Amino acid sequence: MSLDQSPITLTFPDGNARQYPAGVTAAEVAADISTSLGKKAISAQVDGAHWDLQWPIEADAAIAINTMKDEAPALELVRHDLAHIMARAVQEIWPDVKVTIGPVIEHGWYYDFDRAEPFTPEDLGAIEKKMREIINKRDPVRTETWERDRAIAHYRDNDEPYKVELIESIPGSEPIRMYWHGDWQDLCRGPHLQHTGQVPGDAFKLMSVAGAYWRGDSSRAMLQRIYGAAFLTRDALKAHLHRLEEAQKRDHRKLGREMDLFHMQAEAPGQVFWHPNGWTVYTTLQDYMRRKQRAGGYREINTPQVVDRKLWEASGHWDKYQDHMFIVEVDEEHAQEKAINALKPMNCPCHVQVFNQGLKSYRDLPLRLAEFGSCSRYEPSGALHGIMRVRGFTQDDAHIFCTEDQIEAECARFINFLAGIYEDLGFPTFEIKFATRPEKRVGSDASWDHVENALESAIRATGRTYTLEPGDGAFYGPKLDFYLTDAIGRTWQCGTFQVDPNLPERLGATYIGEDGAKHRPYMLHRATLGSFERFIGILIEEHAGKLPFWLAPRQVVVASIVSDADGYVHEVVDALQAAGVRAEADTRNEKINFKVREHSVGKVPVILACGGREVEERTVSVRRLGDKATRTAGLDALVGELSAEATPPDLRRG
RNA sequence: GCUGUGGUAGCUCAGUGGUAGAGCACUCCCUUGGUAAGGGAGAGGUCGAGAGUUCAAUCCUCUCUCACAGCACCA
Repeated sequence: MSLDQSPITLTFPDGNARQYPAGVTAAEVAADISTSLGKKAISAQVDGAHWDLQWPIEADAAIAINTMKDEAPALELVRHDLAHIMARAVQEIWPDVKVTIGPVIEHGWYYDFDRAEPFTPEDLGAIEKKMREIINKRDPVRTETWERDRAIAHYRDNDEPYKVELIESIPGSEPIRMYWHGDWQDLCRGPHLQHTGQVPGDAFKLMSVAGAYWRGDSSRAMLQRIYGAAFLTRDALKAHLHRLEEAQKRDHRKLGREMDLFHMQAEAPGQVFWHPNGWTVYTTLQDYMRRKQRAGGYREINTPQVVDRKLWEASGHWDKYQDHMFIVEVDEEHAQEKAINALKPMNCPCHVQVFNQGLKSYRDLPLRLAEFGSCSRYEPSGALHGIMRVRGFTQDDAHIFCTEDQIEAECARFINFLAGIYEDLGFPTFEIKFATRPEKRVGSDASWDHVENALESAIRATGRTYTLEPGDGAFYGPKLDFYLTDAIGRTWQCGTFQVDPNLPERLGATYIGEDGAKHRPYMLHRATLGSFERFIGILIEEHAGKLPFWLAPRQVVVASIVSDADGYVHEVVDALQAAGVRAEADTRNEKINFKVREHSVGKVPVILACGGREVEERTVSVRRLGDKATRTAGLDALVGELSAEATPPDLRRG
């Protein structure tokens, strides 16, 4: 308790103010308002900061008392206390386990432990049981601020080396705060609940255990991370688990197999075998992109796959990126030694070669060279993920050669280009991350200032917002990355826009300026979809396999109800195909129920059924995927309707 | 790459120290059926690869490989 006798004024959300002695705690304030609020209180907001009930308030402030009805702080506290309760449970069961850190994350929390034996699923059950016991004990939570040396000595004595290291890394200006849940103690910046009984005992679940490096550093110890999910109510937890199940059904790897789009196999890890259905999606998307790029002022080119190491040495990739390149050695006929080549991991050096052919004038700039460039990268095995992260992929890549003054306009032009395409493909929203200058970089500060400002005002010109990623830019220039989200909330980088004065320098790109002298162009690396593989994976998950009609591999199946209709079915298929619709006949010896089910499961957007009536009247029975109802339509009208729907968005009228 | 868990029929998965099973899919037959699984029969597997232990290995051990989850990586 503070010795300072001068009172402080606390102002409540309703505008009322009360005076308290300096050093009063939020718990005392809550209890002063009412006994019930004192019990229900979980934390406070003090001048906007999330405040533990036990922390003293030393100066005038705006204060609000939080209860479990205040969802954001309540979730934060429940998850955070669960992290501590779980760590306590683990140490009660296995006293030798070393504790490290346990932060709150989206949907829950995790805690990292150092233990020689792996945690098993049975262990998770035992931990969960112990956690419920701790919650039922309603143990009080207590906090104290300690001197740094005392805290370090405490953890040394208790053989908790990770805690010692944590304290040593806390800046000297910050207090060292110790928390107790009952008798169990942890280092923590808080805030926490009043007692363990405030945690809803039926709204959390231990989800999984996996390895994680201490402090995220792959050169350091591998710890065991236990993930938990937690909510305020049992129903909210159940809803979350249900969402996870639903998300699993959208997994592109599962749908890719079910829809017969592609497969992968051990002989070519990280590379895609596209099946007819999948390749239809791919080429339809590529045709669309080719038209959009042509309309967007790009010239399409194509460059070699296997390139001599000399070019990679010149570009700098041989030094920096060699571990990720597929190296190819060849016994050349007349050479003394083996020729060493590499499969291209990116297209930029080859594009500079195209630029470098012949003299370029400032009048040629900006020159936009695009390639559907097949790249090969030796990605770490643990990074591979379906068709989203692969070793062989095709970028919708382009490089814009321009002057420094043209960067801003090119950037704004690209963002609008990308936004239009994402919109067409069903992604009206996406996240832009703006990565600025890193500590290790080349180029003058003045130049970085100019280029970063150009990107910033380009984004502003498009009316979009961005997230700043300070220090995340490449060593040669800043970049924008464009992110989409997959079925289970993982975000994937798709588009990118990078400013690069470095590679033109290394590879000697020049143009003749108005002054008749040679100048160095800037090079803007940009991709819209990123890679066809990843983007198609995201498309599949976003649409849960129900791709927009124009992209669907099989747009229409025409199924006979009786075999007498088989001839008419083929006539309908022919008419649809002639009108540019991807239609197939299903005249198998099966009942219509069976056919409808199979093609519904196969995500075919339109099923047309034909029986005696339809043959008679030259109609079809139309069933849309997801609809229970059917309708009857005249053949000619329906062909026109589906033909319009099959038209890619950029070719539609109006 | 690291930690952990896995790999049995096309798919989803049981199973055992004495060389294997189900459902669906597939093939054939019956059935001509009106909008999410009609009936019957049949065929199908070097149990991821290699080595070891054992009289005997799909099963136990080791190595490799691929997959999955997370971490690290994504110039």
